Amino acid sequence: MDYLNQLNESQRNAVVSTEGPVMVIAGAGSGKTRVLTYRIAHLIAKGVDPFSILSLTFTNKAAQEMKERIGKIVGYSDSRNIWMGTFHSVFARILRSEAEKIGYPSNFTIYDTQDAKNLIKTILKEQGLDEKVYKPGLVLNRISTAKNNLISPQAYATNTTIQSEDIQSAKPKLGLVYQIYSDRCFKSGAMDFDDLLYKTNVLLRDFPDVLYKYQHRFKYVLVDEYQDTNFSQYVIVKKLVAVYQNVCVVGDDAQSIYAFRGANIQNILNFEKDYPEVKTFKLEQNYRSTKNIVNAANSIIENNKDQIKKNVYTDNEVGEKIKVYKAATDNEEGKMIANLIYDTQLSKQAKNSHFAILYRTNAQSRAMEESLRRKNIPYKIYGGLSFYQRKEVKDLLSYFRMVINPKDEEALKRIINYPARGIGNTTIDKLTITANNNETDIWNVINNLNKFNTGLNTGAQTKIGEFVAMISSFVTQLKTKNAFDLGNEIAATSGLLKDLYTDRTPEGISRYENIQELLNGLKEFTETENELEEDVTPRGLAEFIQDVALLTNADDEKVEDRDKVTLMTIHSAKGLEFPYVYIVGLEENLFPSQMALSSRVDLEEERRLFYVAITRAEKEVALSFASSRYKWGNLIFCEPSRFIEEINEEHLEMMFSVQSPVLSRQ
DNA sequence: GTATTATCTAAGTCT
DNA sequence: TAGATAATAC
Repeated sequence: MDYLNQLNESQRNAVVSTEGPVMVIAGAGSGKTRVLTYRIAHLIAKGVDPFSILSLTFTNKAAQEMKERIGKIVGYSDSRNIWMGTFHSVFARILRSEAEKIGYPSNFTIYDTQDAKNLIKTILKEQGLDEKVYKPGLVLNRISTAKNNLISPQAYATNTTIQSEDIQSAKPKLGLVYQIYSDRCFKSGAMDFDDLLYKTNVLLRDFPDVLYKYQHRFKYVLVDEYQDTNFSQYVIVKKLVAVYQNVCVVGDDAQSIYAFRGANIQNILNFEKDYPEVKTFKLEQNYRSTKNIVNAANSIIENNKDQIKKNVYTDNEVGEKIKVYKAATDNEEGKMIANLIYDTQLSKQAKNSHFAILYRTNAQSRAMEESLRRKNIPYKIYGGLSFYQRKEVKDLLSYFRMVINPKDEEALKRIINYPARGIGNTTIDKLTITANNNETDIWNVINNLNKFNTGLNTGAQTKIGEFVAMISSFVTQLKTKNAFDLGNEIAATSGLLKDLYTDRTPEGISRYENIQELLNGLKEFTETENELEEDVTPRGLAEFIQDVALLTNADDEKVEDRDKVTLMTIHSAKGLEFPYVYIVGLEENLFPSQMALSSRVDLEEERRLFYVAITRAEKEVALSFASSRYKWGNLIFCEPSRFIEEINEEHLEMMFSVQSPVLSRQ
């Protein structure tokens, strides 16, 4: 057990206290991942069955890396059997195997945000509600919040507080929309992201045998980034560990940055109340960053009222001060950062992968991207429009989805007339109305056209018949063909490939290439063996599509991306570290975001976000702001962020001479 | 029913 | 600025 010698005392205590509830409060860079990794390895070394360990991580990539490291210690045959992944992916897997109990097919579709918004738009139209009042994004947020707090549509409609809020905001029909939205998802055999947690709760609540099974299966449960769990996740964990109480949560209240998505810091603050027997360990020594960085970060977080007091310190060298740069415009800022990276690479002999540019919003990436490209510095961008969200990719994926689950209404609507086959909006509207009137799904209607009174002419009926025949033939091939072969077949037979090929504009060519890339991905997927079981059947399309919706920003890294400068939002950077970090766009109304200025709670979350950004750095941090920036095509003027002032000035070095009204106060 | 053009409006963060 | 939707012509 010589791995125990690689830990400091509090880390070691957190690792070897395997029984009963444990909470680890881990400051930034204090070796949290190391503790989790060794704790699991230690459990296995002690003889715990890997199948009885459940470890919930923040990204699937983190899970992958952790498995790898555990494998190195205890062997891969054991490490591969640990249940490990994000809340969403682990419980999606469990839901698939228990789906019939709650009336869902095991091949249910996972709706992404776009699908969900489209469905909401459809419902708003049907109900004659104004999209300008009921903004789809806001409606979805409202539904999401309800689900994350385990409020059913029925409870929503009868809850007086919620009802008066909705009447106050002139949206009294929100409850109805929520109800219809849930029904429609159910009829389509679809769950959205929040459903994966919500339906897990329903399953564990209504089926004691299922609860019993998983309570006894998962004898040891570990939760990373516990400060970012919401109520729905909290209840799942609480139920699962109720029997053995071997629960270990790791987190840092100072790094809680997901309140907007329902995360509740109280989960960490109340842990000691929920589990009176809890053993709490604090990891306060930072191994990642220089003294300047650690102390600067501490001086920021001191401005927050809500926090667990801790003393994060480091024995590392003092290091360089944090440099602050000013640029005239957002584009100038990009150029300046690219130049700084270029110079630092030369002077410090640093690799591209040692650099990260972090920003508050995805829209800021463009100026950075452009200047890096001009200087021939290789970079990779996380987030923004992911590969799988591009129109052409989503179109082909929608074919896949529909072949696996023909009831998937959003997929059907995307592809029934793409490529154009003469089934227009009027026809689709008639089909939707028929489906609604008969309380069924559109697939059932078009698959049994003669049984329903759709009012369609024979021409439209013939075209629909051809579409149904095509999808049905794909469905038949699902059992015999592997993912790659069937994927190719669908791309060709549907006419999608041909449609894209005829478009010879640069955008058209790029769309065609994206489809090729997706098919290549399918090929690779098909050729990779099944990781878990001794299953030797070829991997099919269903398996492929299951994972796609749940890939996080950090998950789809390619091998050729290894040595590149990283561009990402601060949110995505959570849990990562880089020697040189550039935090850009430090301006009022951008960071902190304009929307966070009105309440202390929101502002404190922005501040924690800034804390997270700075603590990503090992050696050097640079901050920058621009005096003007384009927003919606207009030039707006900007003031430096208040966060710059909040850093203790002994850790700062201003790299510009012009007196700015805000900074001169220092 | 389809293709092209004009107009609008949205960029806050993620699963 | 750019993607999404509405309006228009075919």
